[in-house]
Amino acid sequence: MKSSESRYNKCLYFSANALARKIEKLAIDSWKELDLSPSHGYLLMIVLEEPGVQPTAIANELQLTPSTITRLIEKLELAKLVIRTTEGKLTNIYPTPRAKELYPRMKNCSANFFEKYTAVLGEPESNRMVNNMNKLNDKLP
Amino acid sequence: MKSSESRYNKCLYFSANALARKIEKLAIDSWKELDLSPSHGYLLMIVLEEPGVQPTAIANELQLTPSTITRLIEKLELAKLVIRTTEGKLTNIYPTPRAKELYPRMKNCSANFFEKYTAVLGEPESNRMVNNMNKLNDKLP
DNA sequence: TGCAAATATTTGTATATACAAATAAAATAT
DNA sequence: ATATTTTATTTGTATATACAAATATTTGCA
Repeated sequence: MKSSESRYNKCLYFSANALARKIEKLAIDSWKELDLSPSHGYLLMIVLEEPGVQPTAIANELQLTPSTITRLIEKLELAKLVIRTTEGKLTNIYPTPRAKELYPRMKNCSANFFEKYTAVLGEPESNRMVNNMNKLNDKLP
Repeated sequence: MKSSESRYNKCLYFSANALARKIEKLAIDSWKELDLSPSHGYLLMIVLEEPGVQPTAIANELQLTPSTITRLIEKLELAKLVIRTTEGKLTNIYPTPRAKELYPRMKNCSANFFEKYTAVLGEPESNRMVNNMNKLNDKLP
């Protein structure tokens, strides 16, 4: 059954969740070749573009909580893709050489993901959609 | 930082996830008075409206996997809100009297949730949004 | 200067969901 | 009539994320 035919098509709750899950799958697919989840991938791109960036800044950028960022970084550290230095209450995250080597391929994954969903929706509709979602995100508490 | 200002505002991935989480929170809030998660709540409403409905049908309607439905039903059974009868490979789910008593309040929760987000977005924008999401959901693989 | 409040990060724990495999039954084809 | 395939459900396990509390540090004020 298409979701627009569902009895609950009026309910944003399931629409939003189902959409997020589908998009998640597309993204996972795009990042698979680097053995990174999309969250790990985008986090690592931030670190590459802004070496020394702090967890709280990353959390704001990715719209995830600081504790989630800690968990993501732990895994990237294990994979020798970032290192963490702590002085005082602040932590800085730096990319390793290994991560720097991967950067071009990461940009590729990111681009592939974009292409995957714009192929389905067309570029104008895709952009409109993302803009609407961001607007909604900003308005919701 | 508002999400529309994020460096990754072009990326549907985080927008979709962040939005789903915010909407989830609104929904949790709306259902809290009945001690039900939104998923449990909506599942139970389906069972009330269609006694004897089978897990696979529920899964389609809620856009969740059958295994998730099993887990949700287990909990509702524990709370004495549904009973499960199995004959052959089929399972039927029925509401208990206790669930029937709660039905009016459940409809209230559902309505409250709708009001919460339309209050933020306005009704026309809300409807447009849900329609877009459903369209997108149908188009994505 | 010393204490209170604010800030940054991490840790313990809980939740919702999915995937893959297991089980069981029904439908179909030979 | 039997063997194969398909369908329905459940179970074992893994994942991403959040919340609340713990820890540590810094800032601002009296």
